[in-house]
Amino acid sequence: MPELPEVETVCRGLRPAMVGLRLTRVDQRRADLRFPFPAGFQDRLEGRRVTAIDRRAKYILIRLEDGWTWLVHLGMSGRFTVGPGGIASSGQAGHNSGWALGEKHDHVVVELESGARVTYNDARRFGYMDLIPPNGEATSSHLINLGPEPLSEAFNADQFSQAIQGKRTPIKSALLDQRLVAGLGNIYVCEALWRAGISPKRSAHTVAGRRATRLVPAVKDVLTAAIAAGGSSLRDYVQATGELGYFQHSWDAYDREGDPCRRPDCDGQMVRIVQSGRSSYYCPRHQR
DNA sequence: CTTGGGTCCTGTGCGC
DNA sequence: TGCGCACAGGACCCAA
Repeated sequence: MPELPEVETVCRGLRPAMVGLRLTRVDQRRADLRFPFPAGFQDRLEGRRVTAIDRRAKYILIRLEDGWTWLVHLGMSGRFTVGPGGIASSGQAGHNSGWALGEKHDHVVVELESGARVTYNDARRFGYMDLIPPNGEATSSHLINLGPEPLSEAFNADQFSQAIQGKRTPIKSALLDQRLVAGLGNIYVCEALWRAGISPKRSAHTVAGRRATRLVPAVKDVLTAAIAAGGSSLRDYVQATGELGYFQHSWDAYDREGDPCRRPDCDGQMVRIVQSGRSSYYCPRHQR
C-alpha cells in the first residue's frame, strides 16, 4: 500500500475534485472491506459538502460540513480514481473495458455535484473506511495511538531516541511501528536506513543518540523527495489525478537485491533478508 | 508490558 | 500453455 508519500499524493489529487462540493450520490457496493462499513455510511455522506481533505499518517480524512469526518485507510491495494461522471476515465492506460459497469473491485463510487465521480477500488480489501463524529478525532481508536508525523518538528532525534529507548526489536520493526513514528512503510524504511547507513537488523535501542541524528533527517529527506515525485507507482497503481508517481525509479535499496550499492565509494552488493515476514533490502557493506 | 508470528484477500510473476 | 508457489505498499490479534 501506499505509504505516507502515496497517501499524501492521493489527498492532493482528491482535493480539486471534492473540496467545496456536495456529494450527490454515494454507492457502497459491499458490506465490508477489511472491517464492516459503519452503520449508516451512505446516509451520513450523501448530500453533505466536503470542506477539506487532510492526511494523518496513512489515513485520509475527508471533512464534511456537518462536522463528521470520513476516514479512509488504503491498506495494501486501495486506490482512488477521479473521473468525469458517466464516462469515468480510468487513467489506467491499456484497458478500459467495462466502465459502464465499473472495474472489478470498485467498492465505493461517489458522485459530486460537479458531475465528477470518485471511485474507491481495492482488490485485496485490506483497506477500510469509518466515520468520526464531530470532535471525535482525539478519541478515535484509529488515531489515538499514532506517533508523530515524520515530517513535523515533533519527530526529531531527541524524541525518536526516547521512543526507542530500551527497545530490543530490530530498528526496521521500530520504524514500521506506527506508535513510534506514523506513516512509514516497508519501502521508505528500507530507503531511510540505506541513506543513514544503518543495518535493518540493528537493535533499536542502539540507534538512540548519534545514529538517530543521522536516521531522522534520512527519513524526512526520503519522504520529501518521494512526495515531490508523486509517490511510487507499483504495477498499475495510479494516483487520484490518473497520473503515475515516479519515485520507484529513485529507489536505492528497495527491490534491488543483487544490484550494486549506489552509495559513492561503496562497492557493496544489495541483499534481501526477511524480517517479521517482510523483505528488507540493504547493503551489508556500509549499513552497520 | 513487549515481541514475534499468523492472518485477512486477490493478483502477478516465476520456475517447472 | 498450465500449475503451484512465493510474494506484494498494512496492521490487527493472539500467544508466549
